[in-house]
Amino acid sequence: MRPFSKVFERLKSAGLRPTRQRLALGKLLFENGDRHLTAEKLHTEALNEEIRVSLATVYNTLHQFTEAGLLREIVVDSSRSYFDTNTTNHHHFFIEETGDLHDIPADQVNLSDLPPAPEGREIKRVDIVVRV
Amino acid sequence: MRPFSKVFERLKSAGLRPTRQRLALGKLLFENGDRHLTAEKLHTEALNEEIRVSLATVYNTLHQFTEAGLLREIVVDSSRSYFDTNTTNHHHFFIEETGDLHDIPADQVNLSDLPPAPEGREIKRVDIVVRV
DNA sequence: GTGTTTGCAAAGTGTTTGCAATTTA
DNA sequence: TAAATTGCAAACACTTTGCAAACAC
Repeated sequence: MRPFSKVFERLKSAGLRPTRQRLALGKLLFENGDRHLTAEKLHTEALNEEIRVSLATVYNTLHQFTEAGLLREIVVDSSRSYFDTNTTNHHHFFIEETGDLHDIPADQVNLSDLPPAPEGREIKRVDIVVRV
Repeated sequence: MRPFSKVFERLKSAGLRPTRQRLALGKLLFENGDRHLTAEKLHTEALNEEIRVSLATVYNTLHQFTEAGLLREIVVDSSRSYFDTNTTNHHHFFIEETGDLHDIPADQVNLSDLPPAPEGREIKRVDIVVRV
C-alpha cells in the first residue's frame, strides 16, 4: 500500500490512524466517485476484493468516518443505514424498488419559505428525499 | 363502545373489521388531533388506558391502517418507524434530541425546479425533513 | 512499550412471523 | 360456522458491545 495515498492523508488529517482496514475501506469509498453504501454492501465489496475485515469493523469505521466528516449518513429506509461519500449539501432520489440512491445537487432544487425552527432550536440540516 | 363512532365508520369504509383492538387503537390515533407515533409509544399508551393489546397487533394494525390510507409512514430515524395520522401532503421538523416530529404544512414551503425522475420512473412522494 | 484498533461472538433493538385460540359477521 | 384477527413466543435483520489479541507509532 502506497504510504502517501490520498486516503492515507485524508485519514491522518481527520485524526484517524491509517490502519490496514481503514485504508482499504477508505479506498473503496473515496476512490470510486460519489457512493451510497450500506455497511453490509461495503463489507461484501471488501471481501470480494480480498480485504479481510469484519462486519463490526465496517460499522465502526463508517461511524468514525462520519464523525470525522468524511461521510454523511442518509436516512431513507427505516431498516438500514446508508452512508454517502458526498458530504456537501445535496439531496436524493431514492429508488424504493432497488434501494439505490442518486444525488440531486443542491443547486438543482429551489427550496424557499421554510417556516422558522420551533422555539429555541436551530436548523441543522434539510433533507429532501424524492421517492421514485 | 359506541357502535357508530367516527372510528367505527372509518374502519368499515376502509374495509377493516372494527375489532376491539382496532377501534381502541384507532381512537387513540384519530381522536387526538394530528399525531406522530412509533409502535412502541402507541402500545404503551394503549396499556396505560387499560386497553389489552399485544405489541404484534399494534404493528399489524399500524401497517393495515397505512395500507388502507388512514396513516402514513415517516422515515426520519434509521432505527424506528413513525406513523403520522396526517395523510395529506406535508413535511416535518424532526427534533433529534427528543425524537419528536412537527408538521410543516405543504403550503408553508416553496419547492420548485426539482430535476426529472431517473429514466422510466415517476415521483411517488417528496419528503422534506428539517432536522433541528 | 503504550495506547489504539480489530475480530469475534454475544447481546441488543425494533420488527415480523407461525400458529393455535379467539372473535367477528 | 367460516373466515378474519389476535397473542404469544420464536425468529429475524441490522447494529452495537465487551474483551482479548494484534497492530501502529
